[in-house]
Amino acid sequence: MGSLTEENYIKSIYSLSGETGEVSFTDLARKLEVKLPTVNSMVKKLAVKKMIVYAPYKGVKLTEKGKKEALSIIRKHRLAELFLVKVMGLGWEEVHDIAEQLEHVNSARFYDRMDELLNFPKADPHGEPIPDTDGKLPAKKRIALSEVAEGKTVKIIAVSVDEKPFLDLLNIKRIHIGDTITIQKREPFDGSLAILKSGHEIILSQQVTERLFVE
Amino acid sequence: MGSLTEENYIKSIYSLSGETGEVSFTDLARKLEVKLPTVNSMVKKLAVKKMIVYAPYKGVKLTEKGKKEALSIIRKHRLAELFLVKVMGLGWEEVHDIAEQLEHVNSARFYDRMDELLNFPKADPHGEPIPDTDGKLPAKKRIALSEVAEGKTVKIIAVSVDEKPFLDLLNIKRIHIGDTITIQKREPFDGSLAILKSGHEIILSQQVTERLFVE
DNA sequence: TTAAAATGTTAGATGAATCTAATAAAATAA
DNA sequence: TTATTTTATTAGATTCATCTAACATTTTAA
Repeated sequence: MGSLTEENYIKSIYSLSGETGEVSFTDLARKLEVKLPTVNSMVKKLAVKKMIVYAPYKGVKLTEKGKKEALSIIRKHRLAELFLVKVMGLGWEEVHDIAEQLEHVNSARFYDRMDELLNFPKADPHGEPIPDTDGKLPAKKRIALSEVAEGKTVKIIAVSVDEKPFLDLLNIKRIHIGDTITIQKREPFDGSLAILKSGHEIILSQQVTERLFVE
Repeated sequence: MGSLTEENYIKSIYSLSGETGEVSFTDLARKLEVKLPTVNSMVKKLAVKKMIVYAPYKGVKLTEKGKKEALSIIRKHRLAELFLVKVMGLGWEEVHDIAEQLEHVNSARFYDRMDELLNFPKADPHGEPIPDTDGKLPAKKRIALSEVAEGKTVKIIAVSVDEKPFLDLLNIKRIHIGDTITIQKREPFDGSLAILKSGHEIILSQQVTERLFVE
């Protein structure tokens, strides 16, 4: 395991990886809130440790070893979030920041015990899948709410960000994981949706519907 | 709050403080496993932050502010230990290292919730008192087992160190917080004690009896 | 009471993670 | 296709926590 900083780089690279797995230095710098040269030197260091592959002026990409490390951190983060909600009774909007700290705790016992107490859960409070000890991720097929056609009825299964402002908004709008909703109308001008949840109409902006996953 | 390193210095100074509150640089260096000049420069830094008072060639001493900080960290450590044992079902000998990490987690919510779930406990699994949010420590009068006269019957209420090798030994000897024992004989040569616990004789070396507190 | 030992201090170096300023390469637009 | 903009790199500085080596002070013991 690397330093706290290294762990954060690995995690950020993982979360920014799209189809190709390539991540740009600029995106990384923005995500980590550091300047470009900082990313540059750190990336070189991670390349020496075989966590990433990298060629000058090309993007950066996790190796298998790097991916495994990322998934181990994500596992700890998501277990911690679920534990904080289910066992400790905290709200889903307030657990992210605590989990950001707990994910760096080095103790297999601590996390295995959490896993046991939670009865080997498949997903965190935001619907995100929890990798197993070997870094395997339960597959999932999910669609953004923004992609669903008018008239359809769907179930909300996940959110794609777990930052407090977003979750606070969902709480206010009374949207939760597991809710079943019907798409009533899509406003062509701004892409906002009018949805129906147990008889009540709720208006959600496109920024919100892009971050809600349904099935 | 200071850096992780600063927190560790404060905590070590607190735990090394005896009657006078003065701590020598040499002791601090040994405890923190760093060299003397390192302690020297860190101590100067902590003095600027008014966490300690210090004059050249004299020992170092926590200010009221420093003591408060120390007690806040100790509160977190002890709550975490108790939580790991009571809620998460870990053994008292394995929780110290995890608590060393958890004590640096910055979240009042996390710790207040623990406190609540544990029903505002007074002591950790090793019998050490848990400071309250204001840094107040429940007073305690306790005697080392090594000081108790032959023939007396006493109750074990605390241990003075919570490192694994020591606790493993206690587990092997079947000594636990809350046990009632009778001092049968003190061996003059090495200070070891023969004690009686529910009919069984147990031999404890002086190194052990000095670290067991009774009432 | 002076010499030796223990303890504390200063100076200067190192590695980690960051920065700014200057420069180079690649991608995009005129 | 050349000029402009975006993206990445290099060089050199800074801060934190640490180190070693040399020196100073205080305590202890001969």
